[in-house]
Amino acid sequence: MTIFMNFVAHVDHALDRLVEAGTLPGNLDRSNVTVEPPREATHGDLATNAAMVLAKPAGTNPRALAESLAIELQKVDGVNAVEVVGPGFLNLRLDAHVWLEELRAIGQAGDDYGRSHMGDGKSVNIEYVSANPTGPMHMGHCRGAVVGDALASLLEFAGYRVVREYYINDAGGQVDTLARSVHLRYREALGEQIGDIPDGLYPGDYLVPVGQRLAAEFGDKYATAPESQWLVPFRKAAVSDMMDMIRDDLALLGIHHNLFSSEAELHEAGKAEAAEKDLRARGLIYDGELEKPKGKEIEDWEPVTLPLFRSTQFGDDQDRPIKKSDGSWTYFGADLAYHYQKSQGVDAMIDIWGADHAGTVKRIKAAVNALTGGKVDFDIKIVQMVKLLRGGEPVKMSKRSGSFVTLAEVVSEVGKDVVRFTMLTRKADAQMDFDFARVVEASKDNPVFYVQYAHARIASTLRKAEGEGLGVDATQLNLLGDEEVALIREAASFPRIVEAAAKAGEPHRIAFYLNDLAAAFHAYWNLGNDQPDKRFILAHDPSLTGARLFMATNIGQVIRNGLRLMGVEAAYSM
RNA sequence: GCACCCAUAGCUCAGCUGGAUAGAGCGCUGCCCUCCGAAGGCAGAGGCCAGAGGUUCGAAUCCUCUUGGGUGCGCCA
Repeated sequence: MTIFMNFVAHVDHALDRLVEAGTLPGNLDRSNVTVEPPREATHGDLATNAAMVLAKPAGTNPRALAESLAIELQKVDGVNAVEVVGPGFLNLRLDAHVWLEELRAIGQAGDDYGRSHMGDGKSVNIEYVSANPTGPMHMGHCRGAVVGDALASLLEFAGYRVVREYYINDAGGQVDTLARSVHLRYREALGEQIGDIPDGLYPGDYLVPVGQRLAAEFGDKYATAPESQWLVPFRKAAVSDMMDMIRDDLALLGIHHNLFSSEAELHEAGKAEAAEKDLRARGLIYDGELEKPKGKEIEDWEPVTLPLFRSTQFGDDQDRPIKKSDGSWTYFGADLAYHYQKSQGVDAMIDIWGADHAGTVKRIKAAVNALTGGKVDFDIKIVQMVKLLRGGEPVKMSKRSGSFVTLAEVVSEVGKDVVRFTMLTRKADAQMDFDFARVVEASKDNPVFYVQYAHARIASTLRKAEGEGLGVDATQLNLLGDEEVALIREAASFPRIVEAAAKAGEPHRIAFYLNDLAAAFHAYWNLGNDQPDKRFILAHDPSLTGARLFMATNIGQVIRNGLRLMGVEAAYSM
């Protein structure tokens, strides 16, 4: 129970009593009633809009309703004052002990402070990364990986049962290309001169060891054999090696999926046919001709009859094929089947996609909702592009040579924590810059550092106090004053932030919150510059020192809890 | 041509799903180390929330249109 939840309940009870007294009708919708800290600290500790929201449906005026509600709230334990302001806001001022109790609550809950039951044990499948298994992870995958993983942690903390899934696109044309590229490296490993890698094949060096491994395994058995003999085994081997590589890359970021599903297996199991049959039965798939795409000149356009999904019913500009003319599945068709299968046995699904797929969101959502009958919440989060800079200049990437900026390179240069934190300092649907020079800067305009610094300061203060024979002491928290209560109030909003962030699916809010909390801590700390009696460690006053250290300990706890959701380690010294 | 995303201080961005006088960092101006970490803090200047309508007690936030930027658009993945 947090302060905010308590007071939501108190306001609710107060409203109940007004109903009993006949002041309010009993059937009002209270879902818009909020209890939150006001933006202006001078407005008190908590504010509620209850009177304004309920006045109209109750047929009364907001100020009058607010006055009656104020009388009820005045009776609540811990409420020091209630004032009615503006159009009908109710501002509550709480006794300091309410906040001090919350501070104890942080200490008691420890790593679990902020954990919520909001999710009610519902299961959520989050699919993220899902990079094609044709090479190592590059920076284009990074943001989606971090956002997806942080969102997963956040939802877990908010009481959902979370499955972290990676969907392996191992059935399309690109894995055949991979197999051919690997075959070339295989021949190279057998001593053949292969020269330049032909256009259309993957040129990256990372395929060299795969070729060597296959050479060791098969000898020259497939060196001159027709493709039909080696394509399948080479494809399997190559995909498997690529996935090992990708798993290693993800591990560098501290990301571990607990489900890897394969598109190829999906097809083998006949899931795609099942989805098609289902959609045909509902009239959402029909055989028809594709229109020529607009806005592009296509010379060799030939109309063909294909099974089409009626995506125009859902706002798309044309119906989309689920199968190609050779009978194989399109990506869209396969994706439909994939989501159809995934939707069985979960309450909600979230996909994290790159911005380059944004154009297909509408149709896949529509199709999946049709398939599940709307019983499974399905959301797609679009993660916008990251521009890589170095000192303000764009980092050049040459795709032709296969030398893109890999995730592993970036992590080894700036570290996992910097990458993860930085990726979460923008909301996902806004583009962001990632400047190698700036993200490692040790100054307050770098939030990674700023938050870590606050935590390290707390840790070093505790060490220093210990060295002076002083320790944490929670017996006289009433010695803490207004400045401390202001800081505690900031820390106490963590549970609210967690719930709001989880509800919105926006893990970046944790990053911004931690930045605010760190700022409040640094500001408090600096009081000690001008006023020596505001410092944490006061040799002449062990009781006050103990109370402040208790507070510091628990501010640190909240920072750690927030960082953990982001997958970032807390620093104990810098 | 169409779809989606974005537009908030000079710059980079928040804004708690509709609340009170719109916030933070950088940059600019002026302060604070005999002091637990100044790798920090305090104060000031800086805004027609792209524009125009609408919805209501109340709009940066929701709806419509306009403008300006980004991304995508063959049976690719």
